[in-house]
Amino acid sequence: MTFVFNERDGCGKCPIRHRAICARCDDEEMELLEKTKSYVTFEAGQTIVWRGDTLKYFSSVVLGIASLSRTLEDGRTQMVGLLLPSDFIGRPGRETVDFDVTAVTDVTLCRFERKPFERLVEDLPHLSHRVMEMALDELSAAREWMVLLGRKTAREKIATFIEMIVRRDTVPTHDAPRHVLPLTREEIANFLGLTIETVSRQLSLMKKDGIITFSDRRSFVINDLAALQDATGDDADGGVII
Amino acid sequence: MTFVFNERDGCGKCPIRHRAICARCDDEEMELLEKTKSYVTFEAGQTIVWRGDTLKYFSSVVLGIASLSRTLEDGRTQMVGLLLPSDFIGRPGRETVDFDVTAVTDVTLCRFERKPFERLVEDLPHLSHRVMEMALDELSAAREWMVLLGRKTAREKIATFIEMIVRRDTVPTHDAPRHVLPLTREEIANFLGLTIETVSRQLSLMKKDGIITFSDRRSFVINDLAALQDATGDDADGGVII
DNA sequence: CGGTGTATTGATCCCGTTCAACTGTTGTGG
DNA sequence: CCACAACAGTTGAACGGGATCAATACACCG
Repeated sequence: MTFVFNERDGCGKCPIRHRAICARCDDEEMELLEKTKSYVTFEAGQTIVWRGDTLKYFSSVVLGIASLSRTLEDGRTQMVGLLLPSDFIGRPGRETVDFDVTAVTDVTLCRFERKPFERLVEDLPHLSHRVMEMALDELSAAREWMVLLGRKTAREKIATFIEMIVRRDTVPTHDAPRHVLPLTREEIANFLGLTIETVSRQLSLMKKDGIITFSDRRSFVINDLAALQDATGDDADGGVII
Repeated sequence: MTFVFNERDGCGKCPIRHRAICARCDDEEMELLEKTKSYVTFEAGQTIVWRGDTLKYFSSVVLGIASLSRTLEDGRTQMVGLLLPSDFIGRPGRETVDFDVTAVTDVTLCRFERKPFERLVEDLPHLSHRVMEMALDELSAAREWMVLLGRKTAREKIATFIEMIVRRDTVPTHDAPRHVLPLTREEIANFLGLTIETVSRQLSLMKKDGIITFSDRRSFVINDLAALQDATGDDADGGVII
């Protein structure tokens, strides 16, 4: 059922082939990419790059989830983005990394050396257009999240987060639509600009209100999607985040 | 002293010629842009485009300041970006606008019809690379702002805001470094995720602490830049926002 | 002058934080 | 198999920063 990924397979069998930076590339262009790519994996919790490091590689997330975050001197941490399969790490034309990149789950990256990749971006319009398109989408997503961070209540933040998880849970499992929280309470708190206690309390409230049901602490079922969407604070058409 | 802008002048005399999307373009490319550009102005307070509208034009801000914002159903508003001269409006490859764009001051835009511009982006790599570069910078700026919105205190928010105004006030006026707040208290509040009362109080506190001095309600002088930077909550090297 | 809109200041309230105790789960070693 | 340590998560009680409500000050303009 789950997608089996094998590093030996060519790009043709890659699970993110049609969503990642290479989505628009033709066979000829794929050959160039395939020649220079390599895979690397990180265990959950490992830091992939630190803010301030000079960027050695551009990468796409193939499997797993990574996060972008910034920590203030006194330890307060804000997550500024979740990197899901097909998402891209690196800014062509910029030397350094400006946020910490961390593996949230075990992560597999498809990686390119900086210099050769920047040359490819120059040469392959299909590639650079896709990179730009993805950057613009991320920009919109970041701005949507700014609204959440600046103006939403704790309940609205939690509802928006759950709704986001549900919406992009691309794998519609067998019968009951069961979903998994990919983050710990602490990570959720850092994503939403809250404390773990508030996250825990609000999740308990949504449970008590009958909107969601938890089987264990990580996986849940939606009982009342309308009520959930109502609780996000967005208008009907909704903010489309990522 | 101030830059005199005349719509009749060619792009050669344009005040944003070397910072805007056209920064990298050569003479030949400029000719193509010049042929299709037109200028348009908006008065302070006017809405330039509404969220959801289909985008008819791509534009660069030439003079003045515009804002990007989102308003929730119940009226809560979050500003998600300030558009200063040379900043770009529009997402090549996307049909609709996803945030309200409003003129904060009187604004002059250099404007291109959507279809012809998208064709130019396809054809001129210098143009598309600059657009991508600017999008990536804005993405970083948006993420920096997410840290502010999610984790900073009211005082830190105000200090960061003032510091940003000071840092990018490119016009180092005559003798005393006098700066102008381009936004009303309400706009500052919507930018920082605060209420106008809190903004007012924190500005008064910074005044009482001797960090800044107001001549009138819009213009001020920095007395203690170190203390200001200290109050931002960022580490020494600082977050570079826009 | 008053009128209108913006900004400041004060008093009170409340949501989310903080501090703290407890629960539940998992893994390790005797 | 149990003891217990280590850690993630939940729940409670009290606090406090920023919001809310309200009154006042200030600037601009007729």
